[in-house]
Amino acid sequence: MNNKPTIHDIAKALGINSSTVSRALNDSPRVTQKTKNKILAMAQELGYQRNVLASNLRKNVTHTIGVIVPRISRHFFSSAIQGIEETAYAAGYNVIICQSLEQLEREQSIVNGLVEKRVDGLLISISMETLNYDHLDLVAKNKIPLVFFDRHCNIPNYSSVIIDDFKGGFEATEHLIKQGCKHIAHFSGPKNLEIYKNRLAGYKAALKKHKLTFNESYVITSRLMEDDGYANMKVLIDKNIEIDAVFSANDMAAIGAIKFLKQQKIAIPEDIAIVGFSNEPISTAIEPSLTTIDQSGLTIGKTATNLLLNYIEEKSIPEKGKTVIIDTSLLERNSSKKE
Amino acid sequence: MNNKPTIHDIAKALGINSSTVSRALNDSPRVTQKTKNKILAMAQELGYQRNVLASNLRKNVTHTIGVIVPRISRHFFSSAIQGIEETAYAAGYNVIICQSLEQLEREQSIVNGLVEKRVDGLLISISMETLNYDHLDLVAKNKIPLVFFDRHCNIPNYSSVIIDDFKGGFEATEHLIKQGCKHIAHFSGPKNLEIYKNRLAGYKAALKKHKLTFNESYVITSRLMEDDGYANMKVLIDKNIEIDAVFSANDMAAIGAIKFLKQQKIAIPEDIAIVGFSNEPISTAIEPSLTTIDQSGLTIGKTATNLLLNYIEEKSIPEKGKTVIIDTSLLERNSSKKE
DNA sequence: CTGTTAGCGCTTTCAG
DNA sequence: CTGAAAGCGCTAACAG
Repeated sequence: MNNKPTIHDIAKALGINSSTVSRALNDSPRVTQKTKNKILAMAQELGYQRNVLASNLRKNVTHTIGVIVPRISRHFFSSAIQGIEETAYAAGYNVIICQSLEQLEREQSIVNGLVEKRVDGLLISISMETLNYDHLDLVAKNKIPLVFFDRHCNIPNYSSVIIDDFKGGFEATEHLIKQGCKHIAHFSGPKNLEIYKNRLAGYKAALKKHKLTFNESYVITSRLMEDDGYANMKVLIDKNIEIDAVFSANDMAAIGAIKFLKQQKIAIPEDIAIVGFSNEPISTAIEPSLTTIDQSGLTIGKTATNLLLNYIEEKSIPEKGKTVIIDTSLLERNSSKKE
Repeated sequence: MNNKPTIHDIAKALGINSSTVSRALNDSPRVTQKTKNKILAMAQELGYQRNVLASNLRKNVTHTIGVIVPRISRHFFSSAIQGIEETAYAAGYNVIICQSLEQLEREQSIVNGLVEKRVDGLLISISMETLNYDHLDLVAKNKIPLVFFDRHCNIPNYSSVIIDDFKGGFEATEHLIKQGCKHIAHFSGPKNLEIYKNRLAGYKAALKKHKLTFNESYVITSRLMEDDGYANMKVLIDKNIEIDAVFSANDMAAIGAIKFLKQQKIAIPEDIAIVGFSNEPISTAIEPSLTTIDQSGLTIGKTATNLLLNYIEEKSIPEKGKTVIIDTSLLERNSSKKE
């Protein structure tokens, strides 16, 4: 009994036609309840299981959405994926997860593979290397709905779900200013990513509002890994640059900075306050000097998936992309000089 | 041009038969290089893309493996998933991720769905509620290879990949003893999970070896969420139970405990040392009192996937399950009274 | 309400 | 080396 029973087997066993069986199993109103019952009973008896592959081929759908993130284990992304999975599951969709590992080439090959697999939709947070969007043409050509989340790109006709990075950067910086900080460094990320541009813009705007001069040498751009944060902090200290706070554009770099300061016995936040644009509740639980935007990953994931599912089920890709900006109430936990 | 080109289109355009096209696209040796070239060129020209759905149906494979974890955003699982994805991707497989959210019912329905989707293999870390394994019969009946990772269960004929929990528990406890701790509490997890039984056994063995009496009231069993750790710690303190250390069976509960102690201004590790069985490098970066087993998630994920791929590609599910125990060198970072 | 028929797009015998 | 034909298991017209 290697061969799984098919609808034909159950049809034959009942002396009826397989299309009736198909209809019954899909709970079509065009079958008597009586025959439905018979069919269901027989299906049960034979241990029948629908072959989703065949069904999908016929219907030309997969009930699967592809997700591409730079790296699954980054907390922001794993919580986004959690939100995606929950929303997708509730709607009867599965989720295929792929990671670009920040490599454009890998991202391209993944997109290609997912299109071949005929995913019903695509959710992408682009890699740091992605400056070229040719691989997305394939997606458009195949009319596969696509929604960017978090790391979007500034091209029209695509939808994105992001948090309000400008406001976040503004509030984080203003928060430090209100604590009395006057010399605030900023760790920024690659400029091809809108999110980092916007966080930087928010930082600048806050300085301006509070009449603090913007100092070019206070902004250090890196890939924002933990080691980068450590190195950035070291540079500032070694060069004796006078700072009393750092606004880091992500959590990893903030953690690196904290690590360095702890080693140097520099007090946080008394000597130098740190705010990391972050979504790492565990870290903040044990180190309150880290700022988190709690739940932002989850919320972005859910929102992006809902938007995507709309496109998929309406079968209408909107002419113009839509950008959903999630106004997260920032600074749930604060780095504070007064604490 | 809504309809994607098929092999028939490219056959027709070339005046040849579609089976030749199929062979050429699969790089069969039974086609001339010359015709292959012609076919490849035409495929390119028409923008042909293989319909993997159809191919899979025909070949009765999916090149997809299903992964079930309790919760994606838990760092241990997200790093395991990262390892799974990397290994699977390298072998040409995709990964469908599902979360049980610790609910048996959900786990059952997910297993069912993945079997219907005809995944080629299954990687499962069971939920805390899973005391009943009937839903796995379906997997066996369909001859779908299955490998448990981390949270396995004690039933024969299934393979598992785990870390050496007994040794880990032993070493963590012994480490505390060597620091001079004599009253070590243990936060344990649900007893249906082997991992928690084994960590507890390791704890007991270490006490025994060092001639410390095992005290039943030092062991607190919970679901090991952050709040549980907080509450457990509070109970110990409120009841004035004399302890100088805690070995927590996971990181979350350890973090909750640390949080409580910090609020109470109880010094870590001077007053109470904490070791959490953990895989959360970010937390340990900023709080060295937490112990981590770094990379264990990644390693388990990769190892489990390799084992599963073996089963899939050999098409042979071994008669008897195999348990791979990863001997992680523990205690990369330590909680130490001397530090 | 049920049956007949024709595919979805691909792979794979079996012939030639 | 290439072609013809059958069919993976299911669904969806179209009849009746």
